[in-house]
Amino acid sequence: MPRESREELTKERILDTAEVLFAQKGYRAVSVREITSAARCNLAAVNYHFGKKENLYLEVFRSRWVPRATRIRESFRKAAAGQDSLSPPKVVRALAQAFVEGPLSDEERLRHSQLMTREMTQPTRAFELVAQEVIQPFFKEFADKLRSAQTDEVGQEQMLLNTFSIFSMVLYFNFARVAVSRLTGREYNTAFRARLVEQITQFSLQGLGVSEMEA
Amino acid sequence: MPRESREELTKERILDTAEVLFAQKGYRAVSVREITSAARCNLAAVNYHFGKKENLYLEVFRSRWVPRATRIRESFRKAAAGQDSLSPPKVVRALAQAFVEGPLSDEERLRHSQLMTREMTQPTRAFELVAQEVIQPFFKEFADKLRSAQTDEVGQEQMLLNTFSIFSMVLYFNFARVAVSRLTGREYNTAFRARLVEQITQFSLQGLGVSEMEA
DNA sequence: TTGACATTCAAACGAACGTTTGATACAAAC
DNA sequence: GTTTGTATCAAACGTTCGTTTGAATGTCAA
Repeated sequence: MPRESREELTKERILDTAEVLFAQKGYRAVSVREITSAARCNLAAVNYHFGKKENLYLEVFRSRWVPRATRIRESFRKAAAGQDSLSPPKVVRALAQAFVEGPLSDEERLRHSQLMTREMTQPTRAFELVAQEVIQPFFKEFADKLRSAQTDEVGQEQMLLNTFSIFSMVLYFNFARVAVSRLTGREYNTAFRARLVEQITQFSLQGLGVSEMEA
Repeated sequence: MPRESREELTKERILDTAEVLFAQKGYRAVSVREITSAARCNLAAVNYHFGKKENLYLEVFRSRWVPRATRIRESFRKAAAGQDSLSPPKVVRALAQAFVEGPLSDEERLRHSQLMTREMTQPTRAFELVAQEVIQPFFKEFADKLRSAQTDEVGQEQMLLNTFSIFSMVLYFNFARVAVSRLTGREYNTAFRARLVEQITQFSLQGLGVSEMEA
């Protein structure tokens, strides 16, 4: 086996398994031994490829989380741009769809929002990365699209708070999946996800003070 | 010093400091040594009073988190019952106020929602307690009050999803305080909390399809 | 005063942790 | 064929972890 591909295989395997485990259990609850044995490699591989455990955690965000967020963002951008005339219902629905039904698999979606929620409740060095490279620009893009689609004038702070309100639903319906499923008694399948998109869209549009007719 | 009060003092001190640390850093990231030295008692005290670390974590929820949730709930109940005629704006505003401006101090509020968010992203044995004794009955009470106040008929599932939407905002504006402050550029002080109550109330009322005039 | 009980304490236990080391295997360069 | 650099490996490093132990201390009833 050639040199680079061997290295890459192990390194990539570590990143993949580390992301899954970090998302499921959190940074401290996952040991380097657990990662390396799940990735079928030697214990020392983590320190060889990443220096130390903390760097691996950061690299998970850099090489896995951020690209996934970018995929979501592009999915949103395409869904919103596909329409020739931008209207608030289309922008909001595009957002909800990108997050809840978007390009990610179910496991990816859960992983993604779990990692994000962890960083929001107890920010580590990865939060800077997440905030600067993803949240802030995404918020700006969404708010801009929404503003340009709205007819009435809305202040900047009001706009930001509305964006937070919408994102809070999107995030919540993902990371609190267990609680939502338990309390609604519904499985988290395709039909329910479509229902959630509908809920987020309708609730948000009315929350924004927009008629939902044009959706 | 009398027997019971001495015991109580140490035990209570452990519970207080443990709650703060668990909320800040999470279960695994807090060591028994860290707790006992912050509580100014011997290392063995945790195992003497609670048997093991996990039991202490559960006891924090039983003796601290649940009572605090009860205080919030009573604050909501009084604010909602104080009105002789129940209207959706009053019910929703009572909820937002109970959570964001309610009986808790700022630190308590943060602790409370951090512990809750942790249990929702990665449920432990404490989640059963939280779900059964707090979330479920609170959701039911809120939904009932809202239903009785609303004129038009709303399905049960729709009602539950609306409740989730409102709670997602309430929870998010608490636990994601860091992110919200960072992105809005506003401090989390009294004025901003009042602004958040307003945001949650107005957004939710329109989301529910209710005129906000009667607030 | 004695005995029983509850609480605190310093010290130690074994296990698990993140990290380091030095040997080994292997492919490319000379 | 030898050298060089990369990747893997088993083994061990020192530290920290949760938990246990047994003695010391204090409190109340008999």
